[in-house]
Amino acid sequence: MSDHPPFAVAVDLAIFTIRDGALSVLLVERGEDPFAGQWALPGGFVEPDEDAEQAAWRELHEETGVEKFAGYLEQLRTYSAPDRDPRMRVVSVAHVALAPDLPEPTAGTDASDARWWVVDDLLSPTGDAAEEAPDLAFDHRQILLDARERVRAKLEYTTLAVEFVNEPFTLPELRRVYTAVWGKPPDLGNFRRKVLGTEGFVVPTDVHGSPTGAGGRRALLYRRGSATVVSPPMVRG
Amino acid sequence: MSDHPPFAVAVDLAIFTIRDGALSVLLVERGEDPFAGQWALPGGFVEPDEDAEQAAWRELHEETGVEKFAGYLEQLRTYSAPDRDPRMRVVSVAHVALAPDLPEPTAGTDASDARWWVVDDLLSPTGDAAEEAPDLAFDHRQILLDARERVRAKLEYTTLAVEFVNEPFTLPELRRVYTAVWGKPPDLGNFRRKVLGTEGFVVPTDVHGSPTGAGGRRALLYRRGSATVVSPPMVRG
DNA sequence: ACAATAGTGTCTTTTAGACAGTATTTG
DNA sequence: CAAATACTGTCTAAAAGACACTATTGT
Repeated sequence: MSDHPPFAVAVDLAIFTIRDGALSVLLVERGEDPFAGQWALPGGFVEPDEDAEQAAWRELHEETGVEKFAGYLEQLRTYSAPDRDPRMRVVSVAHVALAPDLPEPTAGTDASDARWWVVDDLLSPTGDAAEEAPDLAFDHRQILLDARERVRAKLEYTTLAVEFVNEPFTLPELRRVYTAVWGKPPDLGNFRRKVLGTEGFVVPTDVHGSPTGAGGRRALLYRRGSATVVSPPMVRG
Repeated sequence: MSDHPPFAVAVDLAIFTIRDGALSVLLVERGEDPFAGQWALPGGFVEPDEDAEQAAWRELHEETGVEKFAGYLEQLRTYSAPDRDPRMRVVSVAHVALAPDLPEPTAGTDASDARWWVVDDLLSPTGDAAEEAPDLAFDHRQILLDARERVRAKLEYTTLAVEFVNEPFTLPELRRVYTAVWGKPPDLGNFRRKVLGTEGFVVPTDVHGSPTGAGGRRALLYRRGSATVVSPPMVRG
């Protein structure tokens, strides 16, 4: 039977946010081999005294430079192809994080640069974007594909979209989250009916926001509710 | 920054089947420390030349004693608490497998015994069952809880139930799968409407089965279709 | 004939889809 | 007032929930 050969265990993070109406992900430019100079998902090795989730939170704070990261983190899945890292045997426990619009990140210690990328530009670039779009290091393109699908699916049957907006927020803001993640806007009236009809999805305040552009009614502000599931689910157009 | 301390990487399997109308899971009695004599999910270490999924398939064949295991396997999630194995640092990539009723297993090399258990007897024992129900080794109770929830959820929005029955099968048989997994039978008429109304869920043959008990109409036999998703989902009572 | 199992039909209620309309604010 | 944005209402179609009814087989 088995001995138990040594592996390194890493975490990788797909940190999503909505920037300028587009689903965006944080990438770091690698400063060291392997894949030096290439763009990759942020990540790092799990330390002896922590589990994968703690390691992911630690990396999240380091990479985003935010002390109290006020977002959402969940495990995605584990990637373990024997040749996924040319140095040695590394299995990576990938995670998905969602956050409201964050500042431009500061480069971490082992990254020469870090910035937000529009996810669609990375995964299905068209036109000008195709020029700029880098190949991702390791199997990170696959991880990013899986992570995007996880987020798309979870917006259907959970209230997770609220993790993308700062409190308080308006319903048009929340609707723009769905628009960015799904690629097309859900019907206005039906969207409001579903969100407001799902107990605990959002909690109304009695305060109205400021107009977003030139002219327009001021939207009512809401806070996140305690509900986590949407049943029956919203469906993608 | 990080060095990369050595870990062992294991896979654990929650192998489910329906036996006598109850959702059941395969456990092995451990022959060695740690937890010698206690019951655990089958599993083993990942070898240097394979990924976690290959290791899971290998264990599946070894533990069930079935050459061509004709079932379904998917990754569940990874468990990585630093103290989950008292010997050393082991992270486990847990998997869920579904199979039609299998024969009583033969004990593997490192297991002193192996048998099927009714899942509810393990997770929420009542009456006589409470006497027999063993504590599970490691964090396997939590893994089993998560695995059961995954299966319950996936029956709602996928056609996965067909993985629990041998071809050809009848609709009453398929309905008993839902009954076992969800704890109560879906409404007969509505269940048939949903299954038959979902294109590619099942494919009718023109053959009828044999009566199940004493008397009763003979049910039409079906085969698995090519559909994988059910939209909108079925909902648990 | 009767019990047991398989299968059909139908009425009501809920929800989504589509889309037209009204309200409030700024320039 | 016109343009822009926020919000409401309504008609239709699809689906689920509940449940009664018919069909076929063995004893």
